[in-house]
Amino acid sequence: MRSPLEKARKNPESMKARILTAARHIFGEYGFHGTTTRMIAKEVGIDISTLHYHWGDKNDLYEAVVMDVNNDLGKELLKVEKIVHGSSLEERMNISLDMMTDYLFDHPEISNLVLLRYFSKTRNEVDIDFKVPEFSGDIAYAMGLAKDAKNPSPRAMMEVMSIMNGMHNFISGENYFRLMLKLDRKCYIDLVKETLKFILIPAFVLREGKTKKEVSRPPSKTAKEKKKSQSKQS
Amino acid sequence: MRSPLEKARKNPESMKARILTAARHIFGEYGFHGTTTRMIAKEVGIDISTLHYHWGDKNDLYEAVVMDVNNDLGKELLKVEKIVHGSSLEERMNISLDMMTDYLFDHPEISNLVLLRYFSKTRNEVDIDFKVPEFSGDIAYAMGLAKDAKNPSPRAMMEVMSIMNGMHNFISGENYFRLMLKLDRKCYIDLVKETLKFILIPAFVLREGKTKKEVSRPPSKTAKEKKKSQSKQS
DNA sequence: CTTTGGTTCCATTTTTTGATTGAACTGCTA
DNA sequence: TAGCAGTTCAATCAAAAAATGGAACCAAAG
Repeated sequence: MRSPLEKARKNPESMKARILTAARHIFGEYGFHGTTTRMIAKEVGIDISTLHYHWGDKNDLYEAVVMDVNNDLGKELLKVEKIVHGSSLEERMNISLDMMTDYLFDHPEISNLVLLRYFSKTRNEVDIDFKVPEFSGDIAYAMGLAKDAKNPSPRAMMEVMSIMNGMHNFISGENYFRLMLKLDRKCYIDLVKETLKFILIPAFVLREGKTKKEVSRPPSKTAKEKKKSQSKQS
Repeated sequence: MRSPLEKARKNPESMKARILTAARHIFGEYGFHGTTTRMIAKEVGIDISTLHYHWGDKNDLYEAVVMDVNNDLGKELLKVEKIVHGSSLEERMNISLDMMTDYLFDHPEISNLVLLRYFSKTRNEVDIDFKVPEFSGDIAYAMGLAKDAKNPSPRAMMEVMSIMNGMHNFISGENYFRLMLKLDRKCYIDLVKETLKFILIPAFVLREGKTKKEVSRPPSKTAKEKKKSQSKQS
């Protein structure tokens, strides 16, 4: 509890926290350059100078927003991992995709801001990226794609990013895609979940099955035999 | 050959075309609000007023850029479809992913601009979207996911968008992801292709196999038999 | 009651940005 | 050669946007 960010989040009613929340939404919707400090101040119902008093200049506020959003995302990922830990890969993916999709649809600014950071540049060289923690390594570890969360292979990282981006895309692009498909929100959310599961799960489950099969007979077998062949491989 | 856009593209050396090209790159990198007309003019090496003389105001130029990029994307998709037409689904996906990935890596502004349009709003209500053709329906048809390119099911559309976005993500995010993974460009491109194929192909091929199996024997078969059962389904 | 620190707003400054104007230059044609 | 259409640029304007300074307000401490 030291940074101004944590301080602001401690009391969500505080002016500092209210500004941060409004900034999250507006930066998420319009991006850094598409957002003016006036828009944020107006959303909160305060004067611009109050905003500057609390958060310094626009860059500082943006930086705080990115960190804040990343914190929340990290917390949620940890929560999900606790729940699915121990289940089979297919089960883990099913539950994780459900939970994360629900969470992100409740907080679409998170997806918006994550993607904007990947895909769009800022004119100022605000290189805050090195301060923002990356979770892909941890997810790769949790999925069994990496022996060590700190040293995941590029391939494992890419696979994890495919999953995360798959979610972010449909959540961040809701306005665009949902209008195109003419669906109401609930239908859209369900369809996103189904599509993500349809696309993502087979690849991973199939590969897991293959590495297992390599050292055993093709047909189904007893649990004991499975365990043996599993320990044999790798 | 009537619109100012087509006119400009006819002669790529013309000032109008040079401005359009520069605008593609800069709008793609920084987004609409992150780009200033001065940045574009400077890139071309001309005065701002020359830019306005040729393209009107910033909105008009942006609109032209979006249309231009979309034209190019449509042309390339058509080219790829011509080549892979008739092959098996797995073969089609393999080749299409290879070709489209190569093409987009050569023209990353396309991916940039497509994604920015999905994920980021513009302050002005420049509703150009209704003018911009959507290819997802045609791809769905070409993949056999829809009986009619004009009336694809939402589910088919979502599946196609998963594929397209999967590509766009890694191309548009190259700077970010490649720096993170510390790979040179060639390695990164290869890894993108492998990852996309690994993630995307199994889901579709598996489903196709399932619907096929319903009307034929499970084990592998000769190419002749395969062809027969292929024509039987659908 | 007075002081003090923290907070907010109003008014203003400075910088950036989009857009226009008019002069100058070009090559072509009558 | 004079005239003209098409282009380009320097200079400038007007609006938007970031940021600041100082007055006013308020609640708690002395």
